[in-house]
Amino acid sequence: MYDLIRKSFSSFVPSLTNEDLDRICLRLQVKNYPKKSLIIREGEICQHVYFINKGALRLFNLLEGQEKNAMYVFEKNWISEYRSFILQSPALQALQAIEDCELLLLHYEDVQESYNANPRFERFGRLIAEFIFAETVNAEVENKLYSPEERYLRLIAKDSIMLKRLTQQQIAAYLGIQPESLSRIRKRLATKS
Amino acid sequence: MYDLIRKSFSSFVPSLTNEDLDRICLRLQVKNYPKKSLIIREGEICQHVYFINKGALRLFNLLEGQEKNAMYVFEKNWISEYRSFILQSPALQALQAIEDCELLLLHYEDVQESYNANPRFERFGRLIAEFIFAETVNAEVENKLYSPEERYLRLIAKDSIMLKRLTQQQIAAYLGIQPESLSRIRKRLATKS
DNA sequence: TATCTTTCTTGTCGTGGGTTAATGGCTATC
DNA sequence: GATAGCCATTAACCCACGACAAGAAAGATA
Repeated sequence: MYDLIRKSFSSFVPSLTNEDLDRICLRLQVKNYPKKSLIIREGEICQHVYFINKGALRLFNLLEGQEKNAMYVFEKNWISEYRSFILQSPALQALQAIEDCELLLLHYEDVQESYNANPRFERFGRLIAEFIFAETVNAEVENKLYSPEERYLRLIAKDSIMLKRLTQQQIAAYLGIQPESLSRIRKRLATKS
Repeated sequence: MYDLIRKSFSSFVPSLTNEDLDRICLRLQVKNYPKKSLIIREGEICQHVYFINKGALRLFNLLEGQEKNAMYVFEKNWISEYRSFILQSPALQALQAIEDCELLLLHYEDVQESYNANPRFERFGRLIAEFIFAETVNAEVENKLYSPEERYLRLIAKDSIMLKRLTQQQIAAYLGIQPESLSRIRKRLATKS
């Protein structure tokens, strides 16, 4: 149950002891979410960070009924509406299970207490904030530098997990375009080669 | 000289003592950069974080001679190609002075040593990573949800400093469009009202 | 004031993505 | 097997932005 999350902690901060890990695991809450359930709604204040033991989730915006700005995260990773979590301000994005999920929840208060109690967790907090910042910048640069067609090609070139487990609609949302446009791009590429 | 940066440190971590601040100020290097000088080039590994005592800078990508993905930062703030800094990997973005600047430099090694030596600095590191992450997400959501015209209107509505100190070209780069397109948007808006 | 340079605007054209609507395929459920 | 619902594709039309070029305006320098 706590195997994957312990490995994740240790990979960020090798100096964490077994006792440190035991202590944090005591705080964890296990929850199962069926496919399609909304875990965080826009406007709510996000109270947890989630470790994904099993399943897949997406983080997205809703604007006038349209889903935009989608990001997908799979098992063995952390996910949250982290901006809302750290600022304790209303969420700009919603979090939804796109497969049946088993998640480990860590509450805001417990996280803050861990930071205060143990500098090694403070370091974990810094490293994970740095890590997701770097990931966010990668995605931002990717989106700004390349056209949707180029982004699709680059996605094909490297990230097979997303292609396998997501529908075309979800891939289109990830690329920031409509499903119809993705269809056109796919057709364009098919006839080119 | 160190007045602004001490305030900045303290606003992030009030528990920092005067001695803490003295110690970190000893590590600072002061540097002046004339307008247009390149402080970090794409591909370099970024070795410093910069506090802006005076002036303004931009962080941007170059793609086939075109400047894209521009971000501007003014005095009293921190700036760096932070992704390169934390990963110690080649910079994806370049950093350039757009006005004459006086910067305070903090070297990577000194930052890491401060983290190790003092949990209060580790906390500063976490908070600033969280802060710039939140800012990055704000910008990302803004860019994905709104059209260039809407983004320009929103920029007018709130951020007068950018409108006053930046040229149209720079504003266009910030909005992610060509200067000609910004001109057309401005004309469209002028005739509408 | 005159000259040079940079910035901003305007025009024309082509293109890729948004929008809407229609179609066929696939799956689930009864 | 019939129905309904969701998904992917295709077609037609529109439009904002990019590319290129030329002209107007504003600043800088002497």
